Amino acid sequence: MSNTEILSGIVSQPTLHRLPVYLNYLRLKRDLGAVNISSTAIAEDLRLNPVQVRKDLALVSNSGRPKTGFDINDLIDNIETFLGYKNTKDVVLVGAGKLGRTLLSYNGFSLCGLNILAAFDNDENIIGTEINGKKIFHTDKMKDLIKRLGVHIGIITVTAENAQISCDMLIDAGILAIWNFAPVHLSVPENIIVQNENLAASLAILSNKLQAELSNK
Amino acid sequence: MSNTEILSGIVSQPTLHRLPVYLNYLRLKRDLGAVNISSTAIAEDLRLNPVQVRKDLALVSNSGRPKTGFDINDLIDNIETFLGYKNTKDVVLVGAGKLGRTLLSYNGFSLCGLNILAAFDNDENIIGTEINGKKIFHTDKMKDLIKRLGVHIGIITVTAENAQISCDMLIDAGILAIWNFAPVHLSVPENIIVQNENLAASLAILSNKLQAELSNK
DNA sequence: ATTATATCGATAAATAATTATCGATTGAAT
DNA sequence: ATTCAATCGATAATTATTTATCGATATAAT
Repeated sequence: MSNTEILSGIVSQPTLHRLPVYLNYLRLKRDLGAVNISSTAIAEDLRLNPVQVRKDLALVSNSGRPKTGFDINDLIDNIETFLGYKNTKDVVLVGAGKLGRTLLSYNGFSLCGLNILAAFDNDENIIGTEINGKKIFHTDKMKDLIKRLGVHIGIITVTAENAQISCDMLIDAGILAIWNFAPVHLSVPENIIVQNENLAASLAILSNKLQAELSNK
Repeated sequence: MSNTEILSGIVSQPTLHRLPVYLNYLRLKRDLGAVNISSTAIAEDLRLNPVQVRKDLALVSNSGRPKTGFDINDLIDNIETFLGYKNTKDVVLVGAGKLGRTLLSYNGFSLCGLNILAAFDNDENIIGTEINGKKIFHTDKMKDLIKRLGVHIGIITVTAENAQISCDMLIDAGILAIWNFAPVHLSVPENIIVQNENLAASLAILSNKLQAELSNK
């Protein structure tokens, strides 16, 4: 039983949100030559509470030492392992429009262990073409290909109107988890995991904070 | 003093995340012909707790009626107003790479009251060109243009390496809030608002849930 | 007209998350 | 060698968020 398996499910959402933030920060620090770092320093730079940082890090690492802090390389390694960045996750993508093509050409996903194997679309003009080495297939081929490849994760980058049908097709093909970039709520069976990438929510938070800031002055 | 101003700052982050979700759902329902909807029904479809839905909606609306529920159109209007979707927010974008161009060509932002006025980049090959009617300027022009346009929000879609310098330039130009798509933590003065669009965090949550699901079986 | 029921909105209870406190430990300075 | 300061990790207190309960009310059915 791997570390990830033991610990999965017991971590809070807020913590899961912060871990990748720590990771970015730590990589930056490492690249600047730092070897050790304290939770206090992380908290200060990231504007977080030091106890919170320590608690988060305690979940993934036990290399913290009084007076010294954490070994940066160890910590990075611990977080990457914990988040499953080290074992590659194969995925497929549905919808090779602008956003879909952007994701297909983005190479940064490999840093998170994400590997987009192929894409699906209905547009005959692009079927058969490749983007960043990833071939685009007709959605007809979805079920067959997903089953053969043994993929569990699907990315949805189709329009709002087509999202539910694409979702249904993915589930029918055996997909267990969906990363949804379409601005709609997908209705799925109990056991299927949906993670919504919610640009509108993010924007709402930003403009709410800005509004608060402006009305304080 | 507007409704948004009065209420800004007192809404919890989780609620602010859910409101756009309700909005998507309600628009869908409206398009399917629904006129009224109850918090119970929303909760069921969205897999939320009905009391939570009622509490969230109580923040933005007072049109709920026993036995009938909410008038969908009113509710949509209330949420849009509350989230500030009705008053247009002008923004500029820095970094007209793949992601930047995708955002520039996305027309869905207008639904949230977001209007991208212009973009900045350093690549001489694209400076002067237009994407979706939005002109790309050299970053030299940033300060002057932002001041003249009176823009308060900037979107960062440059690479991780260039994010901090772009951020500094935006702040120097007078930007108050930054929507950051680069996978790094930006360090900013106290009064500047940063909202990070964190794909890695989203992915981490997805794969954590999937891991938990798989190890339960 | 009366009754039954679905729903709201308010209040209370329970749970989750954050922040504060404190003793223990390590490494550096005297 | 001893003292001092920084830090960790654990526990406790606080705060935020979610969930449960309940009375009031509007609509529909009898």
